[in-house]
Amino acid sequence: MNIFEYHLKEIHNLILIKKDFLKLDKIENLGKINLEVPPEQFNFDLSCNIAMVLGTSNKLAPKKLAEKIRELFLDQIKNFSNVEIAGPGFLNIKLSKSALIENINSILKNNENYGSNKTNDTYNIEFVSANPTGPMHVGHCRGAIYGDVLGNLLTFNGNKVIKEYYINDYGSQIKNFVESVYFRILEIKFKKPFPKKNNLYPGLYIKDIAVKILNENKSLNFEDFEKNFEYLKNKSLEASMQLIKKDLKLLGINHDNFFSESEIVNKDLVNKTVEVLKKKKYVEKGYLQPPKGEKDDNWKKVERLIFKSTLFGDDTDRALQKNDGSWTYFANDIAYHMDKVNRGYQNLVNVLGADHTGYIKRITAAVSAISEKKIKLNCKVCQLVKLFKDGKPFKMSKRAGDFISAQELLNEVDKDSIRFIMLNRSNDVEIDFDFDKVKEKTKDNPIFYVQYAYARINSLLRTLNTSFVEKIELDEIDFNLNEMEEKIIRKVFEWPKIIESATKKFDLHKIPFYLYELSTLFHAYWSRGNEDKRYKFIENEQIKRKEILAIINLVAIVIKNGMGILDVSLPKKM
RNA sequence: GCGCUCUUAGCUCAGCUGGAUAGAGCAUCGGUUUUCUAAACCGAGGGUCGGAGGUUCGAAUCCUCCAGAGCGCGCCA
Repeated sequence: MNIFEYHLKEIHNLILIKKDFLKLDKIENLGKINLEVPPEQFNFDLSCNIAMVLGTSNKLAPKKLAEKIRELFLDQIKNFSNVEIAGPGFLNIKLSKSALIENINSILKNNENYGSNKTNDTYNIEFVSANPTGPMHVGHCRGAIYGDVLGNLLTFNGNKVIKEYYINDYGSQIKNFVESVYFRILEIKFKKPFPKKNNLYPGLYIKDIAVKILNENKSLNFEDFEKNFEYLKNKSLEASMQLIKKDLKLLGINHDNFFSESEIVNKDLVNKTVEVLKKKKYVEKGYLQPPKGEKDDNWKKVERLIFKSTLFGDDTDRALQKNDGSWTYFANDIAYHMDKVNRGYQNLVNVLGADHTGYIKRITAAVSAISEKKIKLNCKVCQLVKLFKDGKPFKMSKRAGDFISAQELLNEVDKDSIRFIMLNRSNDVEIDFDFDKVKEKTKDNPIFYVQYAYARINSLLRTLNTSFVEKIELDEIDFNLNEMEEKIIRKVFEWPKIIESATKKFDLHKIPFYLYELSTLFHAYWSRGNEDKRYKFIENEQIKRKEILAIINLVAIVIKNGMGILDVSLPKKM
């Protein structure tokens, strides 16, 4: 429990006991009462809106009520050493020295767990799931890193997390892909020109795969595509999954489970799933309306099995069968999600690219239907990564083959920088990724700033010839913080709140933003010694005050925990 | 036509379960180094929070409408 939670609970209890003293008729909206970090200029530790919340529901002037609550706080809560009323009725609170010391030591003791909000759920996070038709591109990297770090964050909070990759190794795209490999083989072996059909993948990596297959099997007669299809498919898929796994590894991402679409088909899971849904009357035979968007020449009015996703909030019902009666991608995907539900996770999360936004309603509907609304599928969308090269926008397309691959990016920029940059923005907004700019290894990169703060702390510890400190004997009488130290301590105290809010809505960008702010405070604290020698931390290889030792250890703990969640390295020396 | 996301300083973005004088970085201008790491720090200027209504004691934040940008809108995957 952090200081905000702890004291909020204390305040709740106090209000209930002292209801009459405060002349309150109604105690409602307790959930609206918050303990927050006050704006910096106020120089207080905590800020509470209680007088405004209770004032509204009891028709009392917030400021007058605040005055009474202030008395109560000072009288009854021993950790509060000063309380002042500000603005429309906020109560700004200073913590007592003993409370500060106690909290400092509790953080040092918690160490690598500091900030964790203990919950105990199970999560399945599906992410990347790039088609196995070639290497990953820059856009995939964003979702990959987001999913990976989301998993880390949930694990940090004590949950059990499975990171899963769904391999779409079935269907017409795969056929196009294998055909592309086939034509490249013909090109290499028989000098037949690669056809200019727009369903083929023109990327050069296809040639590499073709060469690999040729080298592995020199005797095979490749002249008949249909005859060799299964062999070519297996080899090609294997090759492209190898490419993808290699990219993932270079980005520092490890999935726990790779689940293949063809497994769904082979095990006939779709029929089983559809039978279940039929019994519940969520799947029925019927006709669909023509699509509302662009005209589709292939559209035919044929009776087929339909999932009634409108029952679960979708805009229209969805086809499970194609014209020829075979299953749609969606049908397979429902079966896959059925499997996930059956595996017993309490929470399902899908991380998707922006181009799959339109898919969310139907798959969420499907999970509701499968689980009788017991399991909610949470879909998070990562917006586009817009590439700029030579000052011009750079379009990515797997088919065109002119995308920038993860590999090319990794050749220029290290994995830590890519991870940090991809996360240093809300998933809801596009990222302008200036290829040339990111290539420059300059101080512009915020990751260096955080790493540098950590390196500076380690430099101090080296000078002091000490390592991490687990307990500091701070004497309440001597204990004194200057204004800068108070700011840092408050920032450190805020860490569990950051984790809490980042977890709540999966807002991962809050972590790098926070780490940057904390580093700013630390660099300022450090630099004071440059301006004025009295503020140097060390004298004759001894720390000047115990408070300094406490602060550098606290900052180190938080940076380490934060960067640990991001899985970005922290050099001790730079 | 419909759905999702976005619109905040010159640029890139935080802030959104309603609260205090709307914050950072970059860029611009001006300072700091015989050092515990200057890859750093300090200071200055810079705003009609896309527009219009509404709810409220109080709106960048919630609701409605409008405008602009992006992504989607198969029986592709």
